Amino acid sequence: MLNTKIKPQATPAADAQDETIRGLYMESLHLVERLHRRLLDVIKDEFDRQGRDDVNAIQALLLFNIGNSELTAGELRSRGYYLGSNVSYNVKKLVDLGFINHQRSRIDRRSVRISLTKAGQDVAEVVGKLYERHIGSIEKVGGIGEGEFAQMNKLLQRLDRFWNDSIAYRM
Amino acid sequence: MLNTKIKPQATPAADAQDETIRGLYMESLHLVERLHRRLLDVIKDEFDRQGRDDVNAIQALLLFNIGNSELTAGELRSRGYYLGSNVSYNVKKLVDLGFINHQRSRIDRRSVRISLTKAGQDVAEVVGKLYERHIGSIEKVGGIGEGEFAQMNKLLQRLDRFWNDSIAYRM
DNA sequence: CGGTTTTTCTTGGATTTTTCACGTAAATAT
DNA sequence: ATATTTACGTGAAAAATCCAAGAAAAACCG
Repeated sequence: MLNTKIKPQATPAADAQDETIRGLYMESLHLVERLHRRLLDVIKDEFDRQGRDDVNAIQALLLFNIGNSELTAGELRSRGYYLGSNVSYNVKKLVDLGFINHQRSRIDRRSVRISLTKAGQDVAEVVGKLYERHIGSIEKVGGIGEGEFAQMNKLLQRLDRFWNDSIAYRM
Repeated sequence: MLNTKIKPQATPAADAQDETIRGLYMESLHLVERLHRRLLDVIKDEFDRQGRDDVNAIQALLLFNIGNSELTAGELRSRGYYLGSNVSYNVKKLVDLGFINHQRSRIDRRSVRISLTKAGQDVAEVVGKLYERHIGSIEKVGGIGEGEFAQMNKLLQRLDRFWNDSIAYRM
C-alpha cells in the first residue's frame, strides 16, 4: 500500500526496527477505526434486515449493554457503556422512544435509576442474538479461537493503557 | 445455511466453549470501541497541549492520512481515510479552514483533486510527530513489540473480515 | 448543627455534524 | 444520439455535541 522505502537514513539498526514498527502501528490505527465503524455497520445491517429503523446502532449498543442491569445515568459513562458526552441527552431520547425506564432513586434522590422497558429488551435481544450468531461461527468461519481472542484482547488492552498513560502522564 | 442452533441446550462441552468465547468476544467489542475513542482523545490532547483548537481530532486524522498524496474526494472514502458518509461536508470545511487545496481534475472534470496546504501539512506533522513518539516508546513502555503487533493486526483483520462477510453474505 | 462544597443530573441555546434526497455535470455504455 | 452511471455538490432537517448555568440532594467540616 504505502511505499515504505522512502526514508531518510538514521542509525541503521534502530531505524530499521522503528520502520517496521511504524508500519505495524499505522496499520493498527487504521484497523481500530475500521473495526469500530464495521461493528456499527453490522448492527445497523441487522436492524435493516428486520425492517426496523426506530433505533440506530449506537442506541442499540447502549441498550444491549444495559441489558438486565439497573444502573444510574452516571454509571453508563463510568462503565463505558456510553462513551460520548452528555448522557442525559441520550437517556432522554431513549426514554422518549420508550426503550428505557427512568426514575429517581429513593436512596440517593439525585441519581436516576435506568432500566430497559419491554421494547428496550427487544432491541437488546436483537443485538444479543446477532452476537450469538457471531460467537457460534467466529472460530470456524472467522478463524479466531479462544487463545487468539485472549491474545488479541491482551494486546488491545496494552495499547489502550499505553494511550491512556500517554495522556495521563503527558508523554 | 439455516444452521441456526438457536439457543437450546447444546452439548455441555460446546456450550462451555461458547461461553468462554462469549466473554472474550464481548471484551473485544468493548475494546474496539474504547480504543477508537482513546485514539481520538490522544490526538485531541496533543492539540490541546499545543494550544490549538482550530482542528478537531477527526480532521487532524484525515489530514494526516492525506499526507503528501494528491487524491480525489472519493478516494478519501475508498481508501478508508475518512469513514463517514459526508465527504463533501468535511472537505468543504477543511478548504474553508485553509487546510486543503481543492481543484477540479482536468482529466475527469467530475472529480476533485485534493492536497494539503502548508497549514494542512503542519497539522499532519503534529499528528506525525505524535505517532513518532508512540512508535519510539510503544515497545518498551507499552509492551507491544513487532511480533505482537503483527499478531494483533492479523487477528484484527480477521475480525474485520468476519464482520464484513457477515454483512455481505447475510450471515 | 448550619453553612459550604461536591456530586448527580437536567436544561437550554448555540454550534457542529450527519443524513437524505435530489440535482448537475461529466464520463461511459448501448 | 440516448441512456445510464459516476463523482460531487447542495440545502434542509434531524441528530449530536458543547458549554454554561442551575437545581436538588448528599457529604463534609468546624
